[in-house]
Amino acid sequence: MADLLSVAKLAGVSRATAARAFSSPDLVRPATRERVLNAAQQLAFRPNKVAQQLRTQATQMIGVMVPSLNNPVFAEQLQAMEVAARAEGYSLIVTTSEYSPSREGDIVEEMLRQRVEGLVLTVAEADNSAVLDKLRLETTPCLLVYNPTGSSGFPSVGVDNRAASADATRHLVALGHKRIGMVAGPLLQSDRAQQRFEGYCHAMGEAGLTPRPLVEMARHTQADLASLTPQLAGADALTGVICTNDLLAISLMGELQRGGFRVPDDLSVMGFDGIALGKHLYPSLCTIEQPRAEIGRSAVHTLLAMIRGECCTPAPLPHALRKGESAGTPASR
Amino acid sequence: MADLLSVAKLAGVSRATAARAFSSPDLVRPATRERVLNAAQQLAFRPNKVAQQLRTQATQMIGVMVPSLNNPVFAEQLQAMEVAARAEGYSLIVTTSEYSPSREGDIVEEMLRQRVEGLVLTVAEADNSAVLDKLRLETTPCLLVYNPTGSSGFPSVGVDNRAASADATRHLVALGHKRIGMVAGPLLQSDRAQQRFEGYCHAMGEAGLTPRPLVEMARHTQADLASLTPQLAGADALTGVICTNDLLAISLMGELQRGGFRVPDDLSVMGFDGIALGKHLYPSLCTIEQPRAEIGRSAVHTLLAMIRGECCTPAPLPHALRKGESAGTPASR
DNA sequence: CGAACAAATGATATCGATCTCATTGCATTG
DNA sequence: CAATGCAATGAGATCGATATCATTTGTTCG
Repeated sequence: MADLLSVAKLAGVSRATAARAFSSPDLVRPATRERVLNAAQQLAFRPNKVAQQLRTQATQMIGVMVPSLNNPVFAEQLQAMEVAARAEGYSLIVTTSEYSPSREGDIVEEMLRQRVEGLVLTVAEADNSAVLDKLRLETTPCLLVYNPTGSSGFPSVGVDNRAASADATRHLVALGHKRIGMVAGPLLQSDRAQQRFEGYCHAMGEAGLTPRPLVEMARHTQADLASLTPQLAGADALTGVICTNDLLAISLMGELQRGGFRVPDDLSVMGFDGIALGKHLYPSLCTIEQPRAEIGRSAVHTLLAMIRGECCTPAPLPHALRKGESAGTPASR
Repeated sequence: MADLLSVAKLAGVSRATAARAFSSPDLVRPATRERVLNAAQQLAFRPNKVAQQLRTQATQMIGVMVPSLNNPVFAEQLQAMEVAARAEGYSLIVTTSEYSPSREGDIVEEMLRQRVEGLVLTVAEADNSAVLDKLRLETTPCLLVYNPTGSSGFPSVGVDNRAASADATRHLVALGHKRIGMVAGPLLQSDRAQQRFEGYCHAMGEAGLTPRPLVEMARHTQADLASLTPQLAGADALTGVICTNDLLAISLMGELQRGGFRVPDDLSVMGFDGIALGKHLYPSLCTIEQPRAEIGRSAVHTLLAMIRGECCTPAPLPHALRKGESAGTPASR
């Protein structure tokens, strides 16, 4: 591929001038600029970003790590990030950790070698994360997403999990439910799960109800009915459950219905995340909507501000209750 | 950040030796290597990939462009690509085109400047694409995904859309359906949509049935019932429909049920793609499963082969019919 | 013990751009 | 017309690594 030097030669100028014709066109006389551009055209010249990056010490690249792209909540966030980053002239290097701490470490190391200008991460446990410990010693700006701003010391973009979860609980309470449970994936100890559980407990207490222990599912995105069945029979059978993410809720609804339960008549189901698809299901998913696109955009803009050296602590973004057919009034019993 | 030269100085060796301590450790005496590694440790040295890339003319980066990450079929493919690429030491630059030709052009240009070693693209129309026309003149290897291997001249990874669509149709036929329609998003003219429609027509003919005209929805991932309603009443009302993607099918099922239709009793619905979620719905989605993860992996490995200069034309990957509760026997009428 | 050869290391050019500083060109002005 | 100043251009260093080739060191063997 033709380089700037050959363009300069063909145009009969020095390579400094050729460079200027591209990066600061107003510094070269229009006639010369024209010659350079023509030469570039003829040689099919295309600026080499790698060289630019090395020389200017600015890669215009952001490193992104999410747990998995199989969960639409991350994919939808990423979609928004990509658009926002491109609009600012930045590219995204995208990686997935699958919640594995060792993968998290490798990935971040690799991105630092690549000299990304900043990192946007969603880690398993922000308060107890080897990779964050390491990043604390680095100068590369780092921003968390979905991880609560806790003791980690890193700024974080996301909703107030506790408040959101409390709102979900209150919604079921308002519908008349008294026996409400919470269903979570593996990683019960994760910061998000903890906070959401706390919000649930808080709202239950507020209503004079007794919170139940978390029901743990084996997988993040797929509910198995058997784990829940014991809670669905007897005098204090649940009438409503809140799942810690939408995929869990959706698959739980499927399992329930396939098992002969009606949603919401036998059991009201709520999700958490607000993935787009939930709206179109039948019954439509009642859930807490995290502003996924806004989270993605905000992550990019906050990180760029950090890169520019502005010190900023993003405020939690607003969540919203999305009412849906999957949560109704409990059967009178 | 410390560079190799300072490490070399601290270790008391030339920078060539310092470099060798990392890239070809067996070329330096163990004792020297140790000194270099110690020095690197002390200075918190981290190799600069940008410099490596410039010098070796190998970025180990793959450029990926998909229409949107809001559709799980692309997100799931990407997830697999990321894992496969990382395993081979490659990173992914991820972009979304939103099916916009001008964005497609900008994105690809940007990636070429970044000197990605290869491109994996899913374009709107492979047979009539400005960006592909441009890429034909370039030497950067380029691989299509989901776009059929057509006259575009680029190798492509994906399933045989025509055959898959025919299989879907045959499934409904086998269940006893005679009045079967097909529902698509906008971009009726897109290569995929065309092929899927052809497969449908073929299978209909094969069964002695008359294909209906494609029903076009305004959006790619959200069905509106109104567009279909006219086909659902009267003597020749449809008893089954095939949607050109799963999101369309899922939202159509929701709309149908919300509109008082039962699925599959009043109308059998099939999807196309096989996104993971479909299995867990109720009724579970009957669909054509594209091996999304396998497509992603295969795309990476095929592209790497192309980068190595091996000429290869990937064979279509096998699709599978995933039976589901959304397709049943038609009500006798 | 010195020759011959392999192993280890060093010196220097290079990848492709940009930056700094020096120089040239040209117009303005006293 | 020479002096001044700014606009335009050029020369060369630089970013941080690797590749090539030369040189030194060490080992083996006649």
